[in-house]
Amino acid sequence: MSDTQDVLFRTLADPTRRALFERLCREGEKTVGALTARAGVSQPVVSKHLGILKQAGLVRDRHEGRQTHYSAQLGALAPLVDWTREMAGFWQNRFDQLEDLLKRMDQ
Amino acid sequence: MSDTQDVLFRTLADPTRRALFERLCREGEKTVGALTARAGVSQPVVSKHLGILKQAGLVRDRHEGRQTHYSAQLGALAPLVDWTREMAGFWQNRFDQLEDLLKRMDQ
DNA sequence: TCAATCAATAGCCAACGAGGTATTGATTGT
DNA sequence: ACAATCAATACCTCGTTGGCTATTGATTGA
Repeated sequence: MSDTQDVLFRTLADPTRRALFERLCREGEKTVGALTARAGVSQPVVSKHLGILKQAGLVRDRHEGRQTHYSAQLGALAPLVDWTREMAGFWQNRFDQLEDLLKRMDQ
Repeated sequence: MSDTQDVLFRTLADPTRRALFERLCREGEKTVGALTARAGVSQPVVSKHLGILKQAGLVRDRHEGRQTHYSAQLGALAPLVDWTREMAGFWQNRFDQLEDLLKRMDQ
């Protein structure tokens, strides 16, 4: 239900956008032009995706003259990690309960 | 680029679908009827979402008479966990490189 | 056997979103 | 001052998809 998770999932669901984020994680700060060169889509589309990534908190931008440098903000992935941990936790609890039940049945 | 991650992100991007998966994680196995009762959408929609979750490997179904029981398959989240770890790893490496660079500059 | 219930499928529609091109704004270099 | 470059915005189009209702198939109970 938490809205931050929703934003993250929706933002990372698009392959082009996720690829951009991955490149920024792998290769560090890059300009829009550099990203566009290998993105497979036009520059305006890249800018749009970067804008969405920025809104989601997944990237930062830094202006230097007429070019804009983008970099990954890895901390923004925390809610996603938390979510998976939470799901795993629920599963674990239910598994423990089952284990307890089986133990009690065993006696 | 790995396609399994793509399927997971796309599947979990929808709030209704993610809510269904969350309920199955929290509360364990449930019938379609039970899920529909609190899903806020119609039964056919729930069935459709469950079908998509099943295709993604996130849930299993078990038929019992005229009702179908669904349960979460938590292992299917592994690629997602791997992906976040990978992204974190890239970031860490680049941070280490920066650290090294700063150390060398310091001498 | 017939009615009722449960889940899945079919068919439809409206909204969203990712892509494109054209343009604007801003900065650099000549 | 002017041309060129870089990134963002505006605007449009088309495909995808999430929602609905109606229906079908299957199973249970009377």
